[in-house]
Amino acid sequence: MFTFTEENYLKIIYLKLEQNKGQEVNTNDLALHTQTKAASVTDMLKKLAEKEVINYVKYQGVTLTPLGQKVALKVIRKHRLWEYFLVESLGFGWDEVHQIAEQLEHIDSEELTERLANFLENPQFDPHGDPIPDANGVMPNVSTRKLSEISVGDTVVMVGVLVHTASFLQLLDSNHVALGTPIKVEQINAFDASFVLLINETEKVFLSHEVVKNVLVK
Amino acid sequence: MFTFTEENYLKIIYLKLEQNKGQEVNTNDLALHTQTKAASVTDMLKKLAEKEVINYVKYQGVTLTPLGQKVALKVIRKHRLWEYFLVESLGFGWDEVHQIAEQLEHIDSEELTERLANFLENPQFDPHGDPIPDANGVMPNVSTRKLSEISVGDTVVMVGVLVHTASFLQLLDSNHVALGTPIKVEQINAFDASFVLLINETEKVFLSHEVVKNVLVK
DNA sequence: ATTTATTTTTAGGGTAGTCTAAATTTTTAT
DNA sequence: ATAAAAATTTAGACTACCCTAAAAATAAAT
Repeated sequence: MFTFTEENYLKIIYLKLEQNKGQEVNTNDLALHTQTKAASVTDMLKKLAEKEVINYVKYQGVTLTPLGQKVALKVIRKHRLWEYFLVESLGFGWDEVHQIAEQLEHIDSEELTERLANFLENPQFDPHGDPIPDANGVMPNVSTRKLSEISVGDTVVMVGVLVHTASFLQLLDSNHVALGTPIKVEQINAFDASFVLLINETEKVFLSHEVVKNVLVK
Repeated sequence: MFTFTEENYLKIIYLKLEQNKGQEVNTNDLALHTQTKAASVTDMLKKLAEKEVINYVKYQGVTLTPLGQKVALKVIRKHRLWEYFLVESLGFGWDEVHQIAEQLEHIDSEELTERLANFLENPQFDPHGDPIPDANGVMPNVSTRKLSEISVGDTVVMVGVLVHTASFLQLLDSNHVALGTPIKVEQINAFDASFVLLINETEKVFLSHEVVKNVLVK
């Protein structure tokens, strides 16, 4: 039905739309995320519009049609289930699984996806705290804030990240910040908006604003 | 390094060479197995010869170079490990896994392959009894005979199949012939070379010559 | 030994996805 | 309001893989 490449575009558009709060996604953004050039993106957008999975108005960016969303959510479900498998069953680190899941997400078998989900006991969140849509494309409920928005004195729990690069995840690792870790905001430095935190009720940790604005808490 | 399609050709050539006892594989055979036309095969053979993974003499068929064998064995290792996972971990039937493993065998990550093997406790044989090469491409030792070659009165154990189609595997299922099943040859009918067997020491089963010549025993 | 049949290769062409360079449209800045 | 900058699209071309039809080589049959 959809090629590897088409699925990729739809997934990226979905995630970018989410980040944009529904605002149209532009060509250059897509070129960045697909590791191609803007001209190639335009070609593909025409093809996707033809297949009625995106709403595309020349020069005005794209959104997904309901069908496009459905396809994207299936790919995202597979990606996140496989990441869960790689970390929980095979013992990979959360900073090592992205590349592999990028391949596994395109394996075409509903039966496999559902058996895998069942084997993993239907996880609701992947190893980065990202929600896993169910077989019908419904995302679990989540209401999170950025760590950067928490006030001094408040205690929260780490539940996700907004950046998935290995270097970012490794930085969190080396500061013992993981999913489920309790975090108390001890101090916010006015000068650079950096945070002083108490991790696991015991360990003092310093994180830059660039870091805390990409950590999600509850 | 090698595309999905190139890997497929190398895998098919390897398996066909095995079946041919080293005899060159011909173009038409490959066209059959790759579901393409002979002209397409010729194109690909030129490309593979260029990459020095096959020995190709026009009109004389192909064999694999050592590099080609190495690549083929890696694909076969992945295919068979994934089949084992699908059956043993996810509960698929042995007649349902081929298509899915055809996709999974091309996932590119040595780390994943070795972690998967470890997770599965380094199986030596896949759900069809086919040997799984180790990380160095070494196949486990096997010496099997076809059930069709067993004499009346002898008792053997079912250890593999030469045909992997769903209909063949389902026929074995319905006759309770599975890996490890003890089989006693009770009678061979001279007229059509069909076999009367005692399965699991209790059940009498009739199999045509076409079936018994594709069942491997030890 | 030569004709016939079979197998394989060549020639020319198509689609998916990518590219660079040039043209066009939109946005930003004066 | 218009010029400059930025973003996007078009034009033309490339690679990987596949195709059909025709030509060439090999194998089989008289």
